[in-house]
Amino acid sequence: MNDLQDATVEHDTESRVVDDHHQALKLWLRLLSCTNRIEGAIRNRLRSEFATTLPRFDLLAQLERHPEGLPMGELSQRLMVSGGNITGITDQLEAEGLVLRAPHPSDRRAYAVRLTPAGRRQFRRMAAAHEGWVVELFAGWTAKQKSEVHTLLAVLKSHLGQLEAAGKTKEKKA
Amino acid sequence: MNDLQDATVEHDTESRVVDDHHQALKLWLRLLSCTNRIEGAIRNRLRSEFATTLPRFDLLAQLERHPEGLPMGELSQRLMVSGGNITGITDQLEAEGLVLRAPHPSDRRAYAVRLTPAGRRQFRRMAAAHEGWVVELFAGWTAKQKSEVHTLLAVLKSHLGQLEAAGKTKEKKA
DNA sequence: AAAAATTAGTTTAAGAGTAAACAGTTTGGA
DNA sequence: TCCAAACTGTTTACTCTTAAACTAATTTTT
Repeated sequence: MNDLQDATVEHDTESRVVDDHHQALKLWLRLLSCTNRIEGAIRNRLRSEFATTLPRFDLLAQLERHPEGLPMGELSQRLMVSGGNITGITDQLEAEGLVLRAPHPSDRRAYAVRLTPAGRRQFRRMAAAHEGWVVELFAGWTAKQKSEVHTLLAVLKSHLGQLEAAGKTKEKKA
Repeated sequence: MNDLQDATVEHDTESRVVDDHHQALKLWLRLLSCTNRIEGAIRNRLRSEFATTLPRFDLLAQLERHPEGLPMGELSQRLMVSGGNITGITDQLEAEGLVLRAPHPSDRRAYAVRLTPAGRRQFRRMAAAHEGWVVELFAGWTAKQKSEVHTLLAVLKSHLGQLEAAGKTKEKKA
């Protein structure tokens, strides 16, 4: 199906570097493909079973962990999307009655966005289903394999963090 | 930063199932986070160094492997995006002179979309840089670790394929 | 205390994606 | 043969996302 991944490996004896490059590239393509398929499956099920979207679900998930409410900017950082986007998602959830913009206790510019009781009930129903889907989607791996990949991803994440930090200092110098 | 991942594990002695659910969920969140960061880094570099986008790059990559040209529908399937989207991306690449819509040899409805010589040169420059970025981004893993994850992802991918196939037969029955 | 700079959230304009309707071409059966 | 069905690619209307301009409130400087 995806011939970028099915290409036969050329054993180019003179250059291990080339093989290493192909290794990283093939790994990346396979990782991307798996992640996209899983994400797509979750989006489809959220839409067909709960008539909602992944960003709306993610926003509710953040609020469920913070009953005191979160300001818009905090949600923007946590979901790693723009502020304008949070405004739109919050508008929708507020219209559905799942969320409300309470006044921030000490800053009149900001809100404390909170779950309504209906929002909390609805989120708990969705979260239970969501967890089941994820378990099902990863059922191809044993517990040990899951644990191994989880550990390896922590290593990768920290490496990516280092690269990002290095990139930022370079930007500042430039 | 992401408190969904930093939550302390509760050792609920009465239910291994719950732990297993949390394991899959945490794995998924970490996988998604890593993949998104890598994809973001690649998009940023394609934009800043080559003034292009990931879908345009992907389309060129498909064409480079098929010098005889590919019809629009084939590109749509390979990139897993809608036909209308392929029309737009192809329009842009054609306007940049990297691609052309040649007539299909046996079907007057279809095109054989091909790289122009300039398109091939430009793609090769970008592909070399792209491979370097991927190598750098995955440099946090040893060759052995990369190989292990690559293998595990093949297992996961085949599991996802099975689920998808099962879902489709269920749909047809319904 | 007043002015300047910063911050929180919203609005707006643009890009990129989808699904569904559409027009032209091909194909297969009456 | 010829007509209906299916298929290829495009257009359209809509959604989601971002960056940048904007408004209002807060903090810092002087």
